[in-house]
Amino acid sequence: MSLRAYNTLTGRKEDFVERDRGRVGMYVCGPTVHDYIHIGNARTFLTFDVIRRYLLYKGYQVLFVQNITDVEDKIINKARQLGLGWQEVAQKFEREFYQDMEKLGIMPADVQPRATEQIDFMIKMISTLEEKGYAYRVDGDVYFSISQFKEYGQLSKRNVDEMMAGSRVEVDERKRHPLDFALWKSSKAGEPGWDSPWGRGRPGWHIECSAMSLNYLGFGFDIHGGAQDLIFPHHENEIAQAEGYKQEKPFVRYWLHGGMLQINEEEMHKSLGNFVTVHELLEKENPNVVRLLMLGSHYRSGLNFTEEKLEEVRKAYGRMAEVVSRLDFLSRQAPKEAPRSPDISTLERALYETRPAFEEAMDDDFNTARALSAVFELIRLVNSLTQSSEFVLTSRAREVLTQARELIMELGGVLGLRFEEGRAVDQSRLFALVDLLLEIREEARSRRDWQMADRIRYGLSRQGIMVEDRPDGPIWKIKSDADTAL
RNA sequence: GGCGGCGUAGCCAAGUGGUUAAGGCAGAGGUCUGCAAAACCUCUAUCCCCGGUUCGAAUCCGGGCGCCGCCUCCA
Repeated sequence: MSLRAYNTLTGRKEDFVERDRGRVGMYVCGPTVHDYIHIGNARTFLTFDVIRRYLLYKGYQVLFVQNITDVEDKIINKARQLGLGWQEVAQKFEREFYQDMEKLGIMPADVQPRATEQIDFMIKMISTLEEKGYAYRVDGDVYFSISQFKEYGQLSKRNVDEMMAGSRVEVDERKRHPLDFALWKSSKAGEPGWDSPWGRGRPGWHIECSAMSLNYLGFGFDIHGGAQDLIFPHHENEIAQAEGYKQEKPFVRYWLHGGMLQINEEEMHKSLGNFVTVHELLEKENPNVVRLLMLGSHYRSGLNFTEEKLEEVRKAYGRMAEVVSRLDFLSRQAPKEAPRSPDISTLERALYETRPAFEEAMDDDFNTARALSAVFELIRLVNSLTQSSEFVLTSRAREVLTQARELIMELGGVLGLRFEEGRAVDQSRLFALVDLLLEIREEARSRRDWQMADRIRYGLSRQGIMVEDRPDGPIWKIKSDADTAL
C-alpha cells in the first residue's frame, strides 16, 4: 500500500511520489518569535512532526527545514512595548520556542534558518523578480504585482477579481492592485534595516519562506506544510514569488495544510481571554497527553480544545503508559513452568495484524486517529491475556508479550508518544524505597523477627546497598569502588 | 458576497458504495478481588431531514435545515 496525501493545490488525495527517489524535502512555516507559541501553533508543529516521523518510518531520508522569523513588525512592536531591542525580543522567544518544542517531543528541524541570516538571498530574489517584471517600486518599498502572475489564486482557488467585491481590505492607493504585497519595506530610523538596491529596509514576510525553502531544498521540493490560515495569502504569495523567480513550476509538489484549533468552540484570541501558550499548558500537563489529544482527530479537521477533552485523554494515555510498564515488568521476570500454557494465539495473531492496520491508516493521508485505534486494540488484547486468572508467564508467553511491548513502543514512537519518561525511576524515589524497607526492617527487629530483618538486609546488600545498625538507628550506603558513604 | 469544510452512540472521533459502522472517554450490569488499584466481558447508533441514482448508500447526486473556518497579521 502506498502513501497518499491530500494536496491542497489539487484538492485531492494523491499518491505520494517524491522528487528524488528515497529522499523527501519538507518545509514547514515556523514561528515569528515575538511571543510564546500557542497551542494552535503546537497543533500544526505536532502534525508535521508526525508526518515527518512516519516518512522516516517508511524509510525515506527526510530533510526538514523550518524558518525562524526574527524580523517582523510584531517583534518591533513588542520590543517598543517592553523597551527592549528587537533582537533581544527575538532571541528570547526563539529560545522559548526551542524549549517548548523539545518538551512537546518534536524533533528538531534539520535546518532552522533565521530570516535575518538570509537577507542576501532574499534581495537577490527580489531583484530578479524586478528584472522579470513581477515587481515594482513605490518610494522605498517593493511590491509584487499579482497581475503579472497569471496563476495567482491557484492554491486558494480564488478568483482575484471576485474577491475585490467583498474585500474588506483597506486599499493602499500606491499599489497597482489591492492584493499586491510587499517584498521589501523601507525602514524608518530606529527600525531594523539592511542596505539594498532600494535603500535601507527589511524583507516582507512572504519572501522569507520562499527564499529559505528554495535555498535549502531547491525548487520543486516535496512537501510544504502549514495551517489552513496560511493558504491565503501567505502560501499563495510564496508560489507567486518562487515560480516568478524561477520561471518554472511547480514550486512545491504537495501542499499540506492542518485544520484550525479552537478553544471551547471559539477561535483563540488574546482579547477573548482564551489564549493558551504551550509554555503555561506544559507547566501542568504531560506533553504526551497534549500530543495524544491532537492525534485523536484528523489533522485536516478543526479541533476543539477543552479541559474535558484533556481529562479524557489523560485517562487514555494513562492506560497506554500502564500497559507499557506492565509489559516492562513482565519481560524482566523469569518465565514459569505451567502444566497448561495460556492461550496466546489471539495475541500472536494481533501482532501480525496491528502493523498493517497502522500503516494502512497512516498511508491514507496520515490518519492518526485510525492508526491509534489499532494500537489500542493491541493494548486491549495484551490486557485481556495478562489479566486473566489462568495467565502464567511461560517463556513463550513472555516472548509474545515482549514483542507486543516492542510493537507498542515502536508504533507509539512513530506518533511521537514517549513512554520511557514514566518509567524512569529517579534517585529520590529510589532512596525513598530504601528508607521504606528499613522502616519495615526496624518493625521486624522490634518484634525480634530476625529472619525478616536479615532477609531485608541481605536483599539490599545484593543490590549493593549496605545497611549498618547503630545505637541510634540504621544507616545505609551504596557500595561503590571508593566505598563512599552517602 | 466569494472559497473551503462539517453534521456518525451521552461526549469526542474514524469510516466515504456491500464488513458485526474502528477507537477513546463517560454510564449500566457482570467477572476478578483480603483492602486498594488496574484490567477484562456484555449492553447503549433507524449514520441531521427529504428526494434521487443503484441489486445495494453513512458513503454518490439534488434540495433543505443547522454549524464552522478562511477571505485582515494569524499555525
